[in-house]
Amino acid sequence: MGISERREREKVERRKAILKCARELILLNGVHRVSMEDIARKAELSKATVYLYFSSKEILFNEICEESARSFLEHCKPFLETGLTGMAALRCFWRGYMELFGNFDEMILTFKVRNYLDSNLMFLMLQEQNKSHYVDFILETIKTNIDECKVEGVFDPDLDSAMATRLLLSMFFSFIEKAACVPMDSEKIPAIIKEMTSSFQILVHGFAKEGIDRSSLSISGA
Amino acid sequence: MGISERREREKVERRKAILKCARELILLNGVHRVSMEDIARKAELSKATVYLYFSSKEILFNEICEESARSFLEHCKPFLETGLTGMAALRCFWRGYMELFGNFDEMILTFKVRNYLDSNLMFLMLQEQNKSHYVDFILETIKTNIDECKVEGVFDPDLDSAMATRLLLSMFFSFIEKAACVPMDSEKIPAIIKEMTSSFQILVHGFAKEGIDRSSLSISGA
Amino acid sequence: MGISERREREKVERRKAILKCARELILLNGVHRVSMEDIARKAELSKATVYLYFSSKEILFNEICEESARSFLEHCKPFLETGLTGMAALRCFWRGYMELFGNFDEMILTFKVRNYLDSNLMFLMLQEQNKSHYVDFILETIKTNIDECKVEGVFDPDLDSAMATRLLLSMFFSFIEKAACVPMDSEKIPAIIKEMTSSFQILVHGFAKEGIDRSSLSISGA
Amino acid sequence: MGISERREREKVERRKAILKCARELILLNGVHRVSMEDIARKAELSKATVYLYFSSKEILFNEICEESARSFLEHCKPFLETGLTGMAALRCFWRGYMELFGNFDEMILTFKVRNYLDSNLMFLMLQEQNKSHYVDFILETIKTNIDECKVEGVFDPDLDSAMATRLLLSMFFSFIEKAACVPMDSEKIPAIIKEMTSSFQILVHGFAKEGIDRSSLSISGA
DNA sequence: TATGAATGAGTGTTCATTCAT
DNA sequence: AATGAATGAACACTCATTCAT
Repeated sequence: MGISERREREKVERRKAILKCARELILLNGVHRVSMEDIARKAELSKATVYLYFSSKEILFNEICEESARSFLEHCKPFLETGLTGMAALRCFWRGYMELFGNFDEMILTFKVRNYLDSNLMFLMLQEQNKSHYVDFILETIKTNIDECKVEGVFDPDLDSAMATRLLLSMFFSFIEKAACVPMDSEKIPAIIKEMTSSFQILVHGFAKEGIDRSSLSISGA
Repeated sequence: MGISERREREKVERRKAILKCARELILLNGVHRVSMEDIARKAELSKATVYLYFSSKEILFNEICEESARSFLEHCKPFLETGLTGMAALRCFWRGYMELFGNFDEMILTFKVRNYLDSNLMFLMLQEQNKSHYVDFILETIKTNIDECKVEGVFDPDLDSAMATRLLLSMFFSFIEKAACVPMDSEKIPAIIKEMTSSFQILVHGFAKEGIDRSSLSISGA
Repeated sequence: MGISERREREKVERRKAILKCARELILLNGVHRVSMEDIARKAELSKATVYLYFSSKEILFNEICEESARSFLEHCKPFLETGLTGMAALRCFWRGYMELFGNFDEMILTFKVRNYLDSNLMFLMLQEQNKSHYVDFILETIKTNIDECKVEGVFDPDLDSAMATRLLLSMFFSFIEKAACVPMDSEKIPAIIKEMTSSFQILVHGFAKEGIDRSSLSISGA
Repeated sequence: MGISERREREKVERRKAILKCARELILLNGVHRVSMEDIARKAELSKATVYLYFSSKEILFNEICEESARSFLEHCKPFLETGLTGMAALRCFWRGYMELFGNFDEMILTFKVRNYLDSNLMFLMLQEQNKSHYVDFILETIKTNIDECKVEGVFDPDLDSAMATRLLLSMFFSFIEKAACVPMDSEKIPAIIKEMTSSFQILVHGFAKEGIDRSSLSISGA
């Protein structure tokens, strides 16, 4: 009883440990420079043992990806499920994103690893259907908020909300990529966050209906 | 002498031929799927000969990168050096970009190859000093135009022009990456161009001073 | 006692279960494509447990082999131990073989698995002493019948009965190998059986004394 | 000139050397126990070099196979192309086979290696069409001779010549397999040859029309 | 007794790079 | 100057076997 429970726990932990090592290596060296050998060595296991937990490199990497996307979503959800105005929802989403941002890892892993697997990711703004439903969900939620803003007369009624979503996401992604290259504990992070905020604000201004008072478009306000 | 001159010329041309083959292969198959073997075969040379001209794969790829950046700049310069208003200059810059864009090659090579080499590229808007001074020059030119727009009262006087430049560039880059994943002869290219144009227009609206009439901000107008 | 007896019985049965699973997998996938992992999984045991019963793959496979030969013999014995004429005995032997043949399994396992183990099997007609005394017994019985036929004036008195035996067996073996490659449920089996019968008949004709009336050599007659 | 010729010659020889090593290893250890590593080591080359000459294990093995079949055919052709009676042709074919037999290698490699590649070889008597046209050619030639013998009234008019061919071939094959297990320099070879001859003779007797005088069926006579 | 977990030694294959000629 | 030939180190993946519990 106790024994089998402990076994199960250890197994789960070993899995996690392998994933953790893989994640660290990916963040450190880039997806393309991580081999199963490397992962095994870092986890202080034999390659065969790693294969015991993940039956292929693709499966391992995919799991990293999904897990990160899930974790990002988990974090954002609370900010998104309320019945706010579109602009307020966007603000909340932004806040959630910002909070998570101190540690970019989830985003990097989500997007970079998937890109490695599909070598098709970036596209996510072109393709109708994505392989990962988490990514779809993120896109969908943002799009809904943008549409809401149009309805509320805040955003340009001619704005293509799908396109605007993609533009937003590509901006976020771009920052993530940049951040991925900077050591995580860098003192530059506040600068990045500041720049992201400004960029997001600019995009929102760009989305706005002509003549709208910018005070109602602020993303940082309450 | 004539002989040694001809030798020199031939040498230069062979270098170019190798670079050309490498470029084509990269565009065709993606950076990760091009081997020295492939390049040599396409250039109808032996691998060893390729190594005679480029002492490593990294050096070869780096040169492709630099050359593409240079060529992109060459193309854009004429549009930028005139004494136009900031907004007109941006429009011209945009037009130059668009013209080149029908065939993204330079951009793809510039950014994707560098990304492959450094897996560190994206940062280019954060680092003070870039490895490639061409990229620096592009940034500088755009920034100057944005400043001009501020002076002319078209853009928000509080806009951080360096940041705005980086934002623009990252958007461009983002599209390049997307494009790089789509087969080059794709019928999707017009859609990408349309989306890019909209995106650029949104950014310009976002850069604008509050209350400015949007007709003066059009990027596609004369 | 009762307990230890039951334990013993269970142990024997588990052994059998493992062997059964291994046999089925071999027949299904071919000797080379069966791993200890597969066997364990099919037997719903851990690999380690399988090793408890069979200290190596070789030993397990060897046992399959022996067991199949034994079982084949068991089946044939009744047809061979009577006091018939040589030709009648051969006919009976043939009938026994044919009966078993609808399901080649024993033969396939006997010969194919041994072949996998030794890659030395076919030899069985050259070596003085075989590793499996079952095979020896089969050979011996057939040889006795052939000698009988010689004595009865049906077969060529100069016929080397040992050699004739080996020839017969190699023909049988050849068919087994063919059959082993065809999916077991194949509609080709009747064709194989027909061809085997013709072949056996030809051999018997070849064994016959010159001038003997072929009607007395028929293998399919009563 | 001289140089490039020598180079070419060396290359051809290296190819041959690799093939030779592979053949020896196959004959020594059995097809399944030969790895590219082994071959490279035996050839005193790196694995990568072996891949320079043969782009995959399958291609290397296939070449061994084809080459052996070709060589066997080359050897037999002269004996088969004359305008002899069917029985004389069979005798000649037999003689050719016997001559080659002192060194079974060709046959072993032809059949065993193909079997490894297809794991389907043995069937060659069941399938209509073979992958190797050399094997087809061998079968066709023998069948023609058997038909000839039927026409000439020597063989049983009811004999299915295709089946008889398969029977003959499976007998030959059987001996090849046996021989493959005996060390090649064995003093047992004469015994094998004697046994093969007897076996072939028995088959011919079995093929014969009832009542035919056996003196005309001798395979060893002039 | 039974097993989950671990692994060493391979498997075929690829590729940037070197070197003798 | 040019190259054919060679290779070491890597790659993802597999499997018979062992061992602590």
